[in-house]
Amino acid sequence: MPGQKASEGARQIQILKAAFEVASRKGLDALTVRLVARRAKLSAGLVLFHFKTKDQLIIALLDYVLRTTTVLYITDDISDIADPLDRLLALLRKEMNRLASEPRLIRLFFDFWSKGFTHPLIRTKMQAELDRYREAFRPIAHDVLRAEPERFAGVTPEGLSAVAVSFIKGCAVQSMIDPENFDIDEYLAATNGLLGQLASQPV
Amino acid sequence: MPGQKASEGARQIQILKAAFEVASRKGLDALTVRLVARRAKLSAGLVLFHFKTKDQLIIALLDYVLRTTTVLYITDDISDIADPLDRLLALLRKEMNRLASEPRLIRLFFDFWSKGFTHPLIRTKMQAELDRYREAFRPIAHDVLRAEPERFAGVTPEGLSAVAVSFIKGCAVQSMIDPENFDIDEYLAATNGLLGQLASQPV
DNA sequence: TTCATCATTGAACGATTGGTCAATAACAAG
DNA sequence: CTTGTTATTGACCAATCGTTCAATGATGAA
Repeated sequence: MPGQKASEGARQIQILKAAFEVASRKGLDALTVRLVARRAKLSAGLVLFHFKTKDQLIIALLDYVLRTTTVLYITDDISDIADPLDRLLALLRKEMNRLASEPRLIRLFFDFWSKGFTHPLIRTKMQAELDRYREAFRPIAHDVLRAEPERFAGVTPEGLSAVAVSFIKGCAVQSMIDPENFDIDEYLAATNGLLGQLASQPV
Repeated sequence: MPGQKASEGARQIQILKAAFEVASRKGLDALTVRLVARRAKLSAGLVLFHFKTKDQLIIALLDYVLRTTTVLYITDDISDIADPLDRLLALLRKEMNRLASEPRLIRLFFDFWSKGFTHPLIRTKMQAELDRYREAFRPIAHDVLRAEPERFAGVTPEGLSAVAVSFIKGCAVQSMIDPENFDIDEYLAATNGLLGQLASQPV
């Protein structure tokens, strides 16, 4: 005895949101067609009616997360900072704050990352996402290198961007397992030292 | 019709090695009692005879990996480097090389890391392991700060160690998903720039 | 040799999984 | 209203999961 029908596309989004809730709370391996259906208050058959297979549901969830999540949004208060090095530091702080405040999202990202090891399509998508993220750092990295060419001799904008992303990913790993004791200021103080920049630049 | 018996403890190690092969290749979620047993050329019942439950087997595998893997081994050629900053860079390079050359191990670590999100015991053990790793960086970080106190004003050895570990973890994430295109020299060149150290110090 | 111990096996069980499908009701078009 | 399309459901299936257990034989002690 079928229930009410939903308008086009609305049901898919409803299912994807339920899938996100399940996956981000219990982990990707614990994601079950029946669990997603129960969370969305639908039958399991309907989930597989809209997404042919569980694998396609997971791929759709990945696309949904990547589409929904802000990749790198450089606000005015950051782009207004005159000194390039200060700007990069402010951006790092902002990103670290953002990631540390969304541990469940981070967890889901790393779940997909790990799954990409054996799932080629997931790996490709995650890799592309990482490339986009790194690319967003490029302009600021470029400014930093142009401002102080002698210090960063031999360093390319790509290389500096990669290091910045790598640092943020490391912080994300830390914040994922231990969000309470994750001290952003401690990290940034040391980063300031590495960058030879003593003044703290609050956001 | 039982097969041959094994000496005390030997069978456990045999099973743990098989579990490592399975988990590092297919992922922790794909680890199955039957898969481990087949890899070890034993019956599934025997695996559960030695490790009461699958959960205990996973915990034992985590202990085995943490016990087997080198945490941080500072060789003489590194401790002989006079300049503390050069020493830290050389250590970073060595660690990045090591991690990049063992992508399967890294993948298993991140699997456990992700599982720790919902598994308290795993989380505790992983956290302790990370603390040990960071602690191993402390002496060198301390030397760096003492050598150039004015540059790293306000930076504690703990903070600098945390940043170093964070950077390595970020590199590990990168090398895990894309081991072929992972360019260690590019990372180190940029790190050199960040540290204001232009001379490359090969290991 | 005899015997008790116990590591080992293979078959089984109940639960859960992803996936299929016939039946049915909600809805749009006519 | 009638009709055709299709979204929706619940029952079902085969496979696989972790786990249990009776049967059995290898092993060491006496």
